[in-house]
Amino acid sequence: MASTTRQQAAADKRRQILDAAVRVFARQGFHQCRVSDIADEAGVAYGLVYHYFDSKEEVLDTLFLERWDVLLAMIAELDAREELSPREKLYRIASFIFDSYRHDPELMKVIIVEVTRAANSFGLTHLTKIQEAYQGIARIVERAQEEGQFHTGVSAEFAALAFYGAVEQVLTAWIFEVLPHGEEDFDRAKEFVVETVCSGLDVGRTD
Amino acid sequence: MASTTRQQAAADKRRQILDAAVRVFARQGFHQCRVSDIADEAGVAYGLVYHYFDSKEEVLDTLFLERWDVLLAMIAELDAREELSPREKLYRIASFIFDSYRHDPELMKVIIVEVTRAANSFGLTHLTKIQEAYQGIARIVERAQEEGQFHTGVSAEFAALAFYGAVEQVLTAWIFEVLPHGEEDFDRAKEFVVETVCSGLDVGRTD
Amino acid sequence: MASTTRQQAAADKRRQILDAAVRVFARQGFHQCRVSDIADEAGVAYGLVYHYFDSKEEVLDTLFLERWDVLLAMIAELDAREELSPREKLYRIASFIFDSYRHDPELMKVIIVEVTRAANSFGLTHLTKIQEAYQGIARIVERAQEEGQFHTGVSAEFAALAFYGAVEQVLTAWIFEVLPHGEEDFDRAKEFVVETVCSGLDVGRTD
Amino acid sequence: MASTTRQQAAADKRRQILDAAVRVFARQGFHQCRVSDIADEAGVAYGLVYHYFDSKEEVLDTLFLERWDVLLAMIAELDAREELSPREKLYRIASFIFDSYRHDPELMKVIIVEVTRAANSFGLTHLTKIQEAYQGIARIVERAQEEGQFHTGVSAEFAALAFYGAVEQVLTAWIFEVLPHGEEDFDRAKEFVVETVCSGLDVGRTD
DNA sequence: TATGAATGAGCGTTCATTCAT
DNA sequence: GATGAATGAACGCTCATTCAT
Repeated sequence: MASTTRQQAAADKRRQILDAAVRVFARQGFHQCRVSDIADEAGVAYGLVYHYFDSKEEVLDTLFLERWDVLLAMIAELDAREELSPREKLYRIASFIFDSYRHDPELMKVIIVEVTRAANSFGLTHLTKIQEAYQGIARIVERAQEEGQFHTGVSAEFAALAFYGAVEQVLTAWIFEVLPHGEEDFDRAKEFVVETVCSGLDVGRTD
Repeated sequence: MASTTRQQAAADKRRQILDAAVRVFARQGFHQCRVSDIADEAGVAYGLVYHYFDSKEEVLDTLFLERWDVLLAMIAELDAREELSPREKLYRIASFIFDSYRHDPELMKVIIVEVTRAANSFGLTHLTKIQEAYQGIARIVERAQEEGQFHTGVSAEFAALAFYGAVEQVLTAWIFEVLPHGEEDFDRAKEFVVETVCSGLDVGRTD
Repeated sequence: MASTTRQQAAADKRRQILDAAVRVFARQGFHQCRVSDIADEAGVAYGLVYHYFDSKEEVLDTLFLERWDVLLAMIAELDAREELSPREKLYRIASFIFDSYRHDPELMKVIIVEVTRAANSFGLTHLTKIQEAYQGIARIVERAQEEGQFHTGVSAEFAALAFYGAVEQVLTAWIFEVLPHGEEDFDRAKEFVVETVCSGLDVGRTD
Repeated sequence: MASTTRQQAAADKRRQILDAAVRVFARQGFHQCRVSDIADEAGVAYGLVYHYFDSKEEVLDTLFLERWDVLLAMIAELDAREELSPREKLYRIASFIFDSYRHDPELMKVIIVEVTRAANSFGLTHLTKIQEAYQGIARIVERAQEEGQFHTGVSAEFAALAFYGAVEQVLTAWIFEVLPHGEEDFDRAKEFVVETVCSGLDVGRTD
């Protein structure tokens, strides 16, 4: 029992550090902050960060993987849901990502800015994980093509990149306040991205 | 005449340094390389880099702006071409960007990786310039909506982000060799991105 | 207790660095030495200097202020001692300064050479502190004039400068070994400077 | 004739550079300015500074020696003037120095700040020259002692240091605007310094 | 578990000086 | 004489990481 409590306390400290890291990374950027900034924000001595993590990088890796794995699981699960239309599936992926930002904008900012867009550093480290998302989306598109719901004029792989690229670009625009992001904008964005990718901008089909 | 030659020689050295910087930035990344790496690659003395540029950052800024301004001019010019369909305009923008990569993949890698995707550093520095591209594209979409060629179910601003995001995501995939990029892939990509954004993935309209 | 020991050890290291800096600054001069010279002399790692001080400049500032504040306190205290003649007060100031040199010639060399005479760098930084000394001396002269012990043919402000200038010039001469500085010279210098400033060089009065 | 003119033009350029250097050294300090600052101020290409001078240091050396040699000659000449009282001789030395400042405050600032007070750099380089001034003054005092005009309670060498120290301290105070320096202050200072050193501050003798 | 003192490699930048023209 | 491009050595400071307590 005492042991359990102690383990719990340790887990709490670890969580405390991770949460502080999100705030610091979001505010200053990974490279612009020092390990001591994270420790200060968490209210712990900075040697403790090294007790729970091997390095500053591992802190970011942890934050990224915790969240990204949820996304991957969600995409995989969607892929299996035969009753949903492909449009609905893409809508749910966009929803998941945009809602993640709505609920924890700092964490998503860190993931996007410091990992998925950081092509020369963490983007490279986590390339495989990031690709898994593209591949999951591509599988959904591919299946839709096989079932005749999406045409085959565009390769599934490519379509996945376009879809994900559109989503990430919108997130980036929010992060840097280039695009307004009030409550209603989140839901509008979901519609827009799916509308664009599924129906296109041309007149005719969607009216 | 002697003066002209001297000036020419100086301009050449400056160009030599810029070209070397492209190679070094592409190979090692901006933050991972030292100024001496650039000087070595250019075959000039360390200090000469500082004779022509105020800082390492200014070297990157110069590379980015040289190329980005061509893109902006090109978008502005397209916007005015009334005889072109919006689809054709978007096609030409994608062409310009993809061909830029085809002709100078190292430079485009630097611009994408170190500037437009580097949200926390140079992406922020050049935010305004980058936005100008989005705005130029948005103007094209807006005009197409006004003229009834694009439907108004998606805001022009948003459509521009989606289009640019798709393009950049494809470039990033090439840069990191996540997507094959033989000669034929470049032209296919142009078609795909325009097809996706203009006609959508749904069956029906485009067949 | 353990904590006290740790704090003590830290304070010792800080002192070690300050003491080493005195030797290095005295030997090589502030600008001619590198931070690594200080660290080497102190037998600590390079970075530790920056753990205790923000910059190389702060090391010198600390050395200067530590000692100069003692001088200022001493002058202020003398000013209040009504039973002492002004000549005695000036004698004690000269004594204090010359004895400081006798007991720690390296520290005084650093203070004089790198701060009070370094008119373009640290002398400017610490101008106010240095002036406080002049003003303290001037107050002593002024009081002596008010009480009829010093004549008013010379302004107190000016007299203070002349007195301090004479003292500093003698110190400088010692520092550069332009003037002999055996044990007996220190006491002789005290007499001389006070004799010169109080009685003057003219024959008549002092015989 | 043409040759003379050409030599003259060259001499003018050299002078132009020296005069510019005075302004730049006075404004920014020797170490805080670049050779190109001097060239810019003189309106010449900065390679030209190296045509006329071997180094940046030589420029300062030249400025110092040009003026200091006049001072030394003047002191030597005074020493021989048997008809003048020692007080009058000291007065003339103080006059010469203070008037030098009155007529060319920038040059004197450079000489005092960058050379005579710069104990660790140029003060050391020119130590012998600077000492010659002390020795010249000391010779005047010594002669006055031998002739019974000054008492022997203070060594001549020491008296010279005290006198020169007082003069330099007053100059320094003017340079850094610690002491007012209107036109009337220059003449008052001459009186004060001689009064202090010759008659002393004590009441009695001078009234 | 928790602390923070201690370590030291790494790099951008400055600028006096040289030299080809 | 005059120019300014070219050279390259030198150094203060940062900060991730280690480790004794």
